[in-house]
Amino acid sequence: MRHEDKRRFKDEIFAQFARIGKALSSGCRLELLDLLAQGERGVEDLAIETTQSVANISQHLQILRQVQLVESRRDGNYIRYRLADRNVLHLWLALRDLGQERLAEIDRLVQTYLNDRNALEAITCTELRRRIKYGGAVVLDVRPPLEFAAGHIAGARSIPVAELRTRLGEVPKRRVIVAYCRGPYCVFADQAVGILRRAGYKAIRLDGGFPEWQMKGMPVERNAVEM
Amino acid sequence: MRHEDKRRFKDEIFAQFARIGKALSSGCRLELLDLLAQGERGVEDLAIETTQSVANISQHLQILRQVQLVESRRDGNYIRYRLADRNVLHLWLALRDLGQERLAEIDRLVQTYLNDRNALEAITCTELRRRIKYGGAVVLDVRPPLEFAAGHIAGARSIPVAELRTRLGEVPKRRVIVAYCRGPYCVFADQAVGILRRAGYKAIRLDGGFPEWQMKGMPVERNAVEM
DNA sequence: CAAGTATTCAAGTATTCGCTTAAATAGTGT
DNA sequence: ACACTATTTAAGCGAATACTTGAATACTTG
Repeated sequence: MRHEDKRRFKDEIFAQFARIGKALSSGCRLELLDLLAQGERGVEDLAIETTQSVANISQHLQILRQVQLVESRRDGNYIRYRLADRNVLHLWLALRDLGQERLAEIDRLVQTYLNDRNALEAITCTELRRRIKYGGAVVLDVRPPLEFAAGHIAGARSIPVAELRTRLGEVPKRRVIVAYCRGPYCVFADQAVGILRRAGYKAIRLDGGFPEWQMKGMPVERNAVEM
Repeated sequence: MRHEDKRRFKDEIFAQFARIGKALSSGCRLELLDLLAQGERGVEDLAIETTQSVANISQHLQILRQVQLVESRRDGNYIRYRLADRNVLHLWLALRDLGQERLAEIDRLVQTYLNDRNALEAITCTELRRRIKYGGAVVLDVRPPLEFAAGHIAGARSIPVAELRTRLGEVPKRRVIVAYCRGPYCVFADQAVGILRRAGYKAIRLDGGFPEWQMKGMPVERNAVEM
């Protein structure tokens, strides 16, 4: 191969990889990936969740689809998007973890907004699995019902955090409650632990959320609903 | 936390993660990461290798440094850059592997430029380690000497591909030679295998290069030179 | 087939990015 | 302290990006 060809090859191949980087270069698109890591979702739904216009979200989804990070399928009148591949989640988690590890700004934001985060120690995935196996921990999924339906920790029960206060009767007293949600930057589990503790429960949050659990190959269940 | 605060928190935190995505959104910067995955290098050196102006490379390095993907240190008159963290390599490999797996364009480029790639089957890292242990494979590092010095597969010997033809005498006949280079998109090992085979050796390339080997936790050596 | 609706596309604008050239820095080594 | 040199920064320009608005598609479902 001539020198010139070699240069062109490198330029072209790194440009291709850079397409994926470009897809990851917008906060909005990363938020979409983070949401899709919970499971399949429709466009309008994503638009509402991210407080963006539908057209804008649609365009971002096209960009993600162009580089095969997401796929879509039609479901009645809706188009549902999902992550294209297990490795997409892997890539997003790798990026996120690196950011958490090395960007001081992220730590600062967590300190500022999630100020009670330090107080609530968390339990790891491995430890939770051990407890499920031996100790019979009560696992509480506090995400919205659709996300629970799309996939959840095996054996978890679903009480969305918005309904937790009124459904406290369903939560067994005297056992340790482990609450989890979308991931480390989601506040649902924090809120749930707060509510439970104030009501006299022993509650703790899972370190990470459903995507992290799934990524570690831990047991997962899905509602038998035909999706 | 109020709804409005929650939204601001999400916007800000995803914007932070997007900074890393932005850093990965240029082919030139990815090439720099790929080069730095081989070991520490100076600015002018990187500029020559990528056929870019020094000023441009310097600016790209600043961008990578702003998000803590690379670090630098002074060494005499030169400033040497390196990957900031093992996880940076992890992130880059995750991105690269996803691209290789899902972007048809990348496969097409490999077919076009590296047309003999299919013919040369490759040996995996695990298999190579097994052979080193039991079979006594000859491992040949065909990268430039500085990269070899910065780190190489334990037990490998260095013959840069540019010198291979004139230094064939140093290569033992009758044993299988495993050549490796920078990684799957580097042609050095392909060229080396070609040269060796035409000279009557049994030669095969390693699947992946030094960074992949290192990432898998396989044994690595470094020249004792004070860097 | 017709009406309805979720989604996508197109055009427009303000902002950001990438590379160039030229000048400024900062640190070394004598 | 001086001269030297590798590197960084600044300014400038053309290309690309992000979001908006409004119109077009494409599918479903009655």
